[in-house]
Amino acid sequence: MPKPRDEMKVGQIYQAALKVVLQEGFAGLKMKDVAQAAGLATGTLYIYFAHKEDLINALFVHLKQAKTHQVLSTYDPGDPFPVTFKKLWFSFFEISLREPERMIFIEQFARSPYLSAETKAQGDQMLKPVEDILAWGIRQHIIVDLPTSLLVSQIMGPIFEMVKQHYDGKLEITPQLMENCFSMAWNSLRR
Amino acid sequence: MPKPRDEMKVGQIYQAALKVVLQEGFAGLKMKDVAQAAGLATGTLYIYFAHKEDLINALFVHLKQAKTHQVLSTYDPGDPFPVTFKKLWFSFFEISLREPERMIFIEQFARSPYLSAETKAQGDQMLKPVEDILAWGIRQHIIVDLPTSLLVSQIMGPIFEMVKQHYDGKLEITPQLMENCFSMAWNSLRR
Amino acid sequence: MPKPRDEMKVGQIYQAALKVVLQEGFAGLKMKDVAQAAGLATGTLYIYFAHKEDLINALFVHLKQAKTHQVLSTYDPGDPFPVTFKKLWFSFFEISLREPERMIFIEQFARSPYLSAETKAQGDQMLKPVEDILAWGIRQHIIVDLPTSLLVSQIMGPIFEMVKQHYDGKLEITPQLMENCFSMAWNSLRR
Amino acid sequence: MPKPRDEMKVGQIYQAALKVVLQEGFAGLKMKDVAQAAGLATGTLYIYFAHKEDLINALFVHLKQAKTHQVLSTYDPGDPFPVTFKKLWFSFFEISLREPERMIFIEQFARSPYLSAETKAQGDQMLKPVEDILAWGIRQHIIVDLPTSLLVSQIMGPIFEMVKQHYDGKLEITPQLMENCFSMAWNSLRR
DNA sequence: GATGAATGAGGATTCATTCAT
DNA sequence: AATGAATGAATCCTCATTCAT
Repeated sequence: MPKPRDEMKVGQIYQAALKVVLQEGFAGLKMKDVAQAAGLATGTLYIYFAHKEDLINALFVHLKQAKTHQVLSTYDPGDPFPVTFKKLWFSFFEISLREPERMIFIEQFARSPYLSAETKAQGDQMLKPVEDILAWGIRQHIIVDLPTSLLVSQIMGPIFEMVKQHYDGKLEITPQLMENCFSMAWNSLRR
Repeated sequence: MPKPRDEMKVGQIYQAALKVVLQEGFAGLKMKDVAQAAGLATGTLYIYFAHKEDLINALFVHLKQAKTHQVLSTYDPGDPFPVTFKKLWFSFFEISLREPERMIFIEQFARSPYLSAETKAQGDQMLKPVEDILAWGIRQHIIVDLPTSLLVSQIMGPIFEMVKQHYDGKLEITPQLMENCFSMAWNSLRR
Repeated sequence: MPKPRDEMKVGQIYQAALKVVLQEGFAGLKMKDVAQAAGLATGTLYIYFAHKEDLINALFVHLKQAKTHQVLSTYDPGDPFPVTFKKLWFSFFEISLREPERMIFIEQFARSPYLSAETKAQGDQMLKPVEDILAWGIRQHIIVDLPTSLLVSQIMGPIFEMVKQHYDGKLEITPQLMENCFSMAWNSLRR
Repeated sequence: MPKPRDEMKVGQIYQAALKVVLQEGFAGLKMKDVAQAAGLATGTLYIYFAHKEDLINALFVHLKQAKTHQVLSTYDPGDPFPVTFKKLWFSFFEISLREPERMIFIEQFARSPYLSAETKAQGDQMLKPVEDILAWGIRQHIIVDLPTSLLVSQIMGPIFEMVKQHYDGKLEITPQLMENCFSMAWNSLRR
């Protein structure tokens, strides 16, 4: 039953589901709670999603898509590579920092048994534009010539960790610190 | 429930639990399965652990401890800082790569609702020696002067991501690649 | 869990629960059996009652209330005290005798660990009208001037014991015997 | 396995079991707790008693016997009936009042599914002397000529109820009150 | 489409009893 | 005899899913 009419209601459900996950944790996600948070009856969820798994997968795709979209919105093809890189790096960091729960959800989810093969593929798909941009930097001999997926790990890994530390209240992130981190990222990739 | 003697049995249970988690996923961890995998009756688990939560937390601590121990076993206080850093970096990478499941379990777990505050504290505690070593590098003006917890993120983040990619079959990791990655790590940190 | 409408179903459950208690004994009350006896699924019970304890407490209140109601239904404020007393005494005896299981359940329950403080209070509350009537008799100098709660004990105690003996098949209760017992009760109380 | 050697240990077990019942309630009687309270291992209980049921039944008989013994110890065949009656009545009341838990245990137990037929018979047996004494009173035309078992109900019923009320803190029992109660009892029985 | 009461399989936990030491 | 770790059947309760209204 993929996407009947009411797109609005689907949005409500996504919002409710995310809220519940953030409150109750991931394992504690109950359909009833989601319905309640969305102001709907339990049965109604099953009109929009065939299963709990379905709902979660859809939510995952939705969130990842939204995030990717936000991050890439700063991308201007006219910019030279280093500018593009810096813009995207900050954009990704800031967005992750602003909604750490969303980031954490996405990460947790990517390793959960709920994640279907199809969803996984869709998720990976979204990195494509980023990898293309990195490939462009490689072609210009600006950054190291290594598999782009590896470079993605290099870039995202530290950001994930920092955001989590920040979320846990163990690290205060100042503009100065962000600049320092960017330097580190850049130093690790530049040729 | 003060843990009785039989450390052997506790070991069996840990092993069984990890096996089950890896097979069935994290949410699908059933006490019965753990017992079965350990060749014990369900009730027996409750002799050694008060709760499922207890068992999982203990497993977490156990695995993290074991890993930390392994990693630090390569540490020789006589080595100069750069040698120490390289040894530990490789050690951590290799060990994570050799048992990616353990690493993934630890990471997943660190964000699960099962994780108790106490366990979390214990887990954080274990990073102390690593942070001390980094502080030493900072004092010698070899690496950048930033909070050590941040440096830990910088180092571990990419490794986590790479190991996961490797585990997912998306990245083949060769000795050459490892050297490249190490260079990136070093370039990002060195002064 | 605010009890939903369907009073009918609640009634079914009460009936089923009492039936099970009488068949299986008190300690042997299993939710599954109750559900089965009520023609419902186990889970359904939990729609109407939060816990087993809840169900039992509610059943207790329900039975005690029903019984009190029945007994007091013979009460006519126009009657002089001795008539009232005799009517109520016989009413209580006969009703207890007619449904000894209910009486036994109530008594057993009143001493069980399941009984919550609140339920206990509710149960005690129901004796109020009876105590009021006894107080009336005291004011008229017809019966002895002792605490009404004590008088209640004097009246109910023997009835409880007799009904239990009857239930155990150790005592046949004839109309003649009842009259004799009433005389004894009256003789013990009258001034 | 009725009564092997160590009579002392059996006593310990009885004491422990009663203690646990009084603390944890009747349904909450766990063999492990009894063993612990007795300073023994779980398995040891099974040397002295075949089953939990066995243990409880034996405890019941033990308590009832002890109580009966205590009550009857005031009995002097040389006394005239009214004196005997009064002595026994007070003796029973006082003893019940002094150890209400024991009394409650006995009462609860008498209606529990644990009670075996044999135990029940034994319990009833113990009332024999009391019934004999009442029969004596009947023969002398001092008290009403009704079945002795009925008279027992008349006598014990109010006492049970009063002790329970006292135990629940709802009734303070003074010597004066006891006298009043005795008068009531006597008035109800005497011819 | 929307509802939410009903379902019942599934899982955590308990505890009487056993048995190797 | 004494021990107490081990057993596993038994039971409470949850929650994804269905379906009559």
